[in-house]
Amino acid sequence: MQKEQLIEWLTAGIRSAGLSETAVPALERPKQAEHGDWATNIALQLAKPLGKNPREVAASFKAALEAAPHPLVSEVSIAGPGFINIRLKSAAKFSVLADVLKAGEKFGYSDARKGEKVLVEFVSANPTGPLHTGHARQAALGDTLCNLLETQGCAVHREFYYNDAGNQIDNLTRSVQLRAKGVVPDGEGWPDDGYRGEYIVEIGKLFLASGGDVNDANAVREFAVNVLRNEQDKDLTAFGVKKFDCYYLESSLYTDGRVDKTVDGLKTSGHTFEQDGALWLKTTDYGDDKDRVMRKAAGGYTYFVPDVAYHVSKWERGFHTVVNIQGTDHHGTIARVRAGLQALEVGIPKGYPDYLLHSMVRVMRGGEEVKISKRAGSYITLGELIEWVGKDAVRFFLVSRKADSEFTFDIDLALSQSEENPVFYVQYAHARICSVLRDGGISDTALANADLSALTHEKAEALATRLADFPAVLAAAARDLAPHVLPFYLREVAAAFHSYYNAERFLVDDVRDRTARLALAAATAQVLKNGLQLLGVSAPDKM
RNA sequence: GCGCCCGUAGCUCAGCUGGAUAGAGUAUUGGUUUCCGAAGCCAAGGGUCACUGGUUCGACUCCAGUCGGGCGCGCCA
Repeated sequence: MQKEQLIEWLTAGIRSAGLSETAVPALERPKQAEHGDWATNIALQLAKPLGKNPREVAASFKAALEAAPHPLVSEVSIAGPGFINIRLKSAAKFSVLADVLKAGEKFGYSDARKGEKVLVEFVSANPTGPLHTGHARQAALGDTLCNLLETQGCAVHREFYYNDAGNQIDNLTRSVQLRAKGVVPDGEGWPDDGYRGEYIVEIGKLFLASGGDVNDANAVREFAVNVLRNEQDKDLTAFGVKKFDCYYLESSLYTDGRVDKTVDGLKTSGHTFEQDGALWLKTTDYGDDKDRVMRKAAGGYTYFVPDVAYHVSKWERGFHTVVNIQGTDHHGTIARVRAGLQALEVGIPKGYPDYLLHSMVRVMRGGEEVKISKRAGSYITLGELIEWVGKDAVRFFLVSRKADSEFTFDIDLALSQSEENPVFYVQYAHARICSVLRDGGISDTALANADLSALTHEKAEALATRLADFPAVLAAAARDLAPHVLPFYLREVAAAFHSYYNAERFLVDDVRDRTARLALAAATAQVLKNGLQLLGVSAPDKM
């Protein structure tokens, strides 16, 4: 890639100028386009250890660079306190178009992390109710993150963990039984933490219609879990989330002996102790703020034991990069799980696993917060969100915020002002290009052979420069677990395109000009499409 | 009380391992089409980056404290 080439060249310049034997310059896009195509602040950073004025360092660096000119570079200049600005030759900026057209839907992909096994766990909703907006955010983030990791060559495994062993399922069963018998919430025998949503009634009706016996708790449980699992899957499919590779059941950790094995391992490593009739793990040895109970005095393990056992399973299945996507309300468990894994002393690294935490989603409508969903009882569901504003807008919106920042989803904004909606803006750019290409009636081979030197407009240069950033954007988003950069990037590409569109016409008489411009358009459409696909958002040909 | 996260334009949010004049969208105002999609483009106004101190040649960014908000702090999951 061009950027790496330039960094090599700059590094050589640093060496030959005798400024440093080890420093590697960081190359970034200047905020102001007038400053050039690339900039580095390496002279500022080297000035201090050298005890020299930054501008002086920059001057000798510049001289070294000019002594061995780079074929892509047209100009090197010093600016401000000692920045080195680099300007590329025009041809260097447009060469990316040929790359895009050649690579097609694989443009932006890399094999930098080829073969790296990565497990991403997300959604992991218990089968006790419909998916809510928090799950929606998780599904959008998780699916996109998986896609991003795949662009880097990772072998990605999507996993959904669910609790089918705890008392929440018993609670669900009891709630369905009572509702089926006509008991209303808070009626006779209704448990304090019973599930109150309308869906409980629906499940009860379905169960009765199937001819089941309400008093058969096992039958009710199985039926209810099935209905809810199916419904969750349906919502996820409607949301465009790729199929999970594995649904991991908590109960299996008990039946296959992993829980017992984990307890034994922790005892053997000597970090457990008995107190008040319970078995504890000294998680404070590993940075937790208090020790945790493993086995209750009344018998049975706390949820945290299977959690640790589960992560041992991830490790033993060969996933040394693991990302758990969870709500920030679970952040307290991070230290615990990590501590448990450390206490086992089986060589699992300290920071394992990684977490991508997201905060909850507030839904606004008509200027006030929507909290009540009739169907779910308390929270807004994923299904309702999709119904209100459509899959594309929901996915784009939910991913386009930093995961840990609180997010207010304004239904009215996503709906009534759909023309100003960023997702439509990006999709519109794509559709507009498709329209131009249709009118242009040009073949792929003609585009591939376009004489790109016909492109001269500065807005065309700006657009091509943006397109060239795509691979780096994907790599950074995957590395930093930051899917939100992708929607921002796509918006910029769309803006650069619209701006160029208004500056120069595509369908001109001169064949050489027309072909080159259409090649630029086609490459832009390709990048937009590739990016939208990673977000799970459609790229319509017309709208 | 303790821990984690957050506080940037009226509103919703970006700001990469500290760097050049803090950016988008939206809202407001003004332009823009006999010609490829005006769901567009061009421009203007709008900021003590919560506050205070510190480190640094340089701080929205790092550190400490204060204020304000969210979430945790169970022998629930």
